[in-house]
Amino acid sequence: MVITRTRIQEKNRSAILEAGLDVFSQYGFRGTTLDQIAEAAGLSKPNLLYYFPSKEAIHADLLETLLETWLDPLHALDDTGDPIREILDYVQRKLDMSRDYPRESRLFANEILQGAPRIGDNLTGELKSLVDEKAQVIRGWIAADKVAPVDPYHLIFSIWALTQHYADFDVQVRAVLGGKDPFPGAEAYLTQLFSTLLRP
Amino acid sequence: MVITRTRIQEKNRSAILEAGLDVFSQYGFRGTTLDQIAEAAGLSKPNLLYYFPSKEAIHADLLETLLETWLDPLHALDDTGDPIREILDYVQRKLDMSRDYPRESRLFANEILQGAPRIGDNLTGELKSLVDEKAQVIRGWIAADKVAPVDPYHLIFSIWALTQHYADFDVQVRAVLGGKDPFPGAEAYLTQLFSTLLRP
DNA sequence: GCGTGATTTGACCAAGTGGTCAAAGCTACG
DNA sequence: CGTAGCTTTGACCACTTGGTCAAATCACGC
Repeated sequence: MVITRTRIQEKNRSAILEAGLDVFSQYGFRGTTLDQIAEAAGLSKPNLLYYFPSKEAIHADLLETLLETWLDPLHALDDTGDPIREILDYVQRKLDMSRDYPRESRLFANEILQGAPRIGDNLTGELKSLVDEKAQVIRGWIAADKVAPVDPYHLIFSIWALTQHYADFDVQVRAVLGGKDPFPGAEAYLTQLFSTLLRP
Repeated sequence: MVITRTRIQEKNRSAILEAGLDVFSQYGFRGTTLDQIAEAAGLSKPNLLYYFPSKEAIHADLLETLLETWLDPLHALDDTGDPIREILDYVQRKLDMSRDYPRESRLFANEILQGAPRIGDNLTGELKSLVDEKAQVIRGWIAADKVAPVDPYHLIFSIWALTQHYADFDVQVRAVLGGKDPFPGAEAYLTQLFSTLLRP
């Protein structure tokens, strides 16, 4: 079943999603109002609801796209590649996402902070099994002496924490650095950190 | 000017702050309602407002106490102590806080995610100068060859990110671990990580 | 046990909320 | 053109929100 859309629909739907991402990522689901989204999208509130049936629906649409984008970099971790290179590349991809898609990172952070009411199933399902799979890959590398022995789950958590921090806590990071762009420094530091940690 | 309070005032004020911490840390400022706080505190809404002049005031009170607690562990970093021991102790204190005060961590995370509208000044003032000071201490240790050469700012960011992650992303971490308590593993992993990173 | 000040609350309010709807305006296509 | 269907909106609604207030209730020292 292919959904056909006119140019106007295409344009307005994406304007709404763009505006929704802006507002939801800052205030969370409950802290966001339809008026805010409408204003940011340059549409009237009833017009918003012509394109999406409810506030929920806008949020759900955003979360769905997000989850895909979010898991992609981990999917790309290749068990046949060079182990340390693979992990460092994964770190790099995640850091790039924090730089290029900070709002998506904050939308996700908001959802998790609130106890993941809308994506809890994805966490215990899709996400868990993907992480389990990649943890096995890393265990294999450790057994083959290609990577220093570390807990693969906490290794993955640490990659998430360290990269997403630069998107989620952006204001704090910039406040401490006096407004300087943190990403060049972050890239160097994280490369150093994971290189020394993982060298067998 | 000492504020005297009756036992009832003491009890109700702390019940309100406790309830506020619960709700604000989950839904953020705008996503939280007075009714929710009142319900959680076991008081009527007008009674809440007998003890605090507004929703803002409850939130502000919480943030103030929080900021103090939050900076304490970094204050305790002692430039006359053993460098690597000092840093590892700091990591441990921050991890303990994530385990013992996860709601405070989430309240802080919510505030930063929203762009720190209420504590921006503390970030560019108090926090920045404290971090600047401790960064200098770390630079001294590096110059004296006591600690491997790393960017001290990103080192501090990484300690924040790695420890707070276990409070802020608790549901995600536990989902991936199948519900297991992450803290024992986290402690071992973080000790290993920072030991190998900082060994000169 | 009593009076006074501290505490509690039901009723209320104006503003804001998510959402509806009928009518108006617009656009593409014959 | 003209019109059928897509798009837009002003007016509206029921409900929730933060906050007020006067009156009722309570606690405690005398």
